[in-house]
Amino acid sequence: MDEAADRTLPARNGRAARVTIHDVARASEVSIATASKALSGQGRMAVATRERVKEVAKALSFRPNAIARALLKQRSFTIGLLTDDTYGRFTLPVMAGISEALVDRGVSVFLCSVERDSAVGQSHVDAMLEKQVDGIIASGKRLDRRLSVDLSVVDVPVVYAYCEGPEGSIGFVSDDRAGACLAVERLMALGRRRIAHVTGPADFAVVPQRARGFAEALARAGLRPFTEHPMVGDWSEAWGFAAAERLLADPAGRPDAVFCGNDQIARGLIDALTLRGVAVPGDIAVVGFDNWEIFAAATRPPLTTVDMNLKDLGRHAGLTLLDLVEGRPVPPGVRALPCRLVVRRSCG
Amino acid sequence: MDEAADRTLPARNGRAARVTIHDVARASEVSIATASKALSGQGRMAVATRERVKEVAKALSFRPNAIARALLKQRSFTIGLLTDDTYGRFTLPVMAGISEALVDRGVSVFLCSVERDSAVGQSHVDAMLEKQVDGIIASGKRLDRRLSVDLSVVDVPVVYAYCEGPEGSIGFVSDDRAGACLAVERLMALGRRRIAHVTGPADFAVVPQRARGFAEALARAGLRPFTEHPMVGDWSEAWGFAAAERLLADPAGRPDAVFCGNDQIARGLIDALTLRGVAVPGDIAVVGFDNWEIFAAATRPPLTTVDMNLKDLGRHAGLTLLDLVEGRPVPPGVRALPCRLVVRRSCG
DNA sequence: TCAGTTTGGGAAAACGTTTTCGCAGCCGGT
DNA sequence: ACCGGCTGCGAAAACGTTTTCCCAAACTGA
Repeated sequence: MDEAADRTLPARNGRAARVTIHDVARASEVSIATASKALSGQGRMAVATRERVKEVAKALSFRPNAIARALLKQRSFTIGLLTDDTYGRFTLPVMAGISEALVDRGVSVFLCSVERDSAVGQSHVDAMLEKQVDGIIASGKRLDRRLSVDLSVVDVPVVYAYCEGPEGSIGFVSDDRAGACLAVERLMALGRRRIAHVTGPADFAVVPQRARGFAEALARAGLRPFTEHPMVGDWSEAWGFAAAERLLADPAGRPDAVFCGNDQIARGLIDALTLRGVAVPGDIAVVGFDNWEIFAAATRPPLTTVDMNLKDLGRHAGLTLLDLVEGRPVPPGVRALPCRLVVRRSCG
Repeated sequence: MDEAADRTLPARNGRAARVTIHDVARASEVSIATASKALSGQGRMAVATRERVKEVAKALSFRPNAIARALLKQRSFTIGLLTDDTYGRFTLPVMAGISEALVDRGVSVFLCSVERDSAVGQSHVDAMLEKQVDGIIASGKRLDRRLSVDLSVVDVPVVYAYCEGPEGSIGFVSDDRAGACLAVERLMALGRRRIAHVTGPADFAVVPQRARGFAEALARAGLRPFTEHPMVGDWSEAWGFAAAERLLADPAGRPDAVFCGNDQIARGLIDALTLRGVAVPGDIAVVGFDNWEIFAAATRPPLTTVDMNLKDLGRHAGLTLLDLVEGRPVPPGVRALPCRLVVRRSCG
């Protein structure tokens, strides 16, 4: 054991040489085969031997080299995460979920942002493949847009999380239609009947989805939307503000609730209502969508809103990729995962 | 060549077997040694041979196995990025900078969020070390806080980016004092003389730093702050709003400019001023800090603010880590990198 | 023709693991 | 005494590279 202990000869330009399983074997006076089996719990051997090896390994603070193992097993326990969401609003929770699901399986995650330039994106993908990632997760900021790189030809499994994938791929998205139902049902349960929908640009896939959930929930209750069509604008506070003024100016009367397409719109809308002396939720209840804390928790009153469970979505994507990597069959198609209503005070 | 071309026998549970340098060598009718040298540009050989090997490699779409190379060279071309900034406000730009600086050097980045629980953080670090990262960058959401994991004992180089490190370590932070000077100098250049400072909690290191820059810039111009001490509150819009009302209520008169400790405060302050009929920037000019686009671009008028150049900070951290990894000497200490004033309309 | 030099290319070791196979030694049963 | 089976452990191959020699063959000059 002392023989190995003083083997801290400098190497690797100044840093201590790594301690390998050879060192452990030598110090335990067994072969490397036995050392390996002792540490991995495989193989037959005297329990005394196994314990001795384990103790020596700990004493030397042996850390197995995952690179060597990866080379042998053809499996790197590493995946790549691609995203075009520089801002991180959507990708970060997804990433957290992936990471959480995979870390205790020993899988690490390479993160790359691909932006719009597909050349640098492709070089990122190449780097990942050279590093022998076991699989790739593609993620984005819009679930109706593809990434700028083509992943259909890579020879490792790919899953798409909050991002459009090619035909026949495996994807996870949030079920925005059902999420919208949740919101509207809540409003109706609180006795609201004249419910308006103020939302974002119609070319975002989520806009018709949320609108459909809104319409369906109302229809099931035998109600009609307050305005015949959802009021579409952009995703800004300014639009929410303007929409509120339009609603208040309507001679046909006021809604008693508004379901907003996202939290920024809700924020602007609430600001406008408050400014006009309309009580929220007293006169008009408001529900948002996204649960973007920085907005939802800062509005007065705090905003009831739909959370897309992005972390959960990430967990599912991670576990599914693992299934694929380990050869378990996964049917193709995109799964819509449920949203969750976060109740705060803006809905009464 | 056909001999190798039909060697696409299935392996790796269903997926095509990887093409290795052996395949390239066989198809080019050279040894693997020659193939390696041909592809890497090393060694002497007939130019015809080199070209032939290269063409065959391209035809087979050969991708060198970075794992094998890493094992041999004792260098994985991989680094770990640790962060406790789940929200990503600070880490994401830093990450983008790191990535940008390192990708064309062939270095990939493992991202891990460590949160507060140091046990899972430690397991992340262990996973990284087992995967033989060449170095680690620690990053956070507050430059006066340490990460929950101890990196002083790991045997790879570590640099700290927007995060406190142990004594004698290498770190990068933004020069908030100088950034504050920039802001105040701008206001003075525009003729403002009665400048107030509304900022966040004093236990954030950035608060005294920004306050010092504020005070110094004024002193250099022979001016005195509008209030004797900076007005401290929390980092919220609500505090900005309240501060505005306090300033307007002051019988001693109004300031003609306010330098805010962050963009949220600025946002609330502008809202309050506008509500009171005070023109921004006509009556009172406002400058923020952070350049958090979602706030800075959404205020009316758009907010002039100090950008911390976090992406640049990330680039520096990445390149410095690379220096360390490759054995180039780097003096210890923390470097304060300059901020940049982003001029929009709120300062006139 | 011969010695010396250059040129083109290959054999083999090395990196740190895991795993298969086999070999001693021992025990129990006949 | 001999055979079969079990136990404990080790030798060696394998993963895909890079790099260090080394060796032929070709060429050079006299």
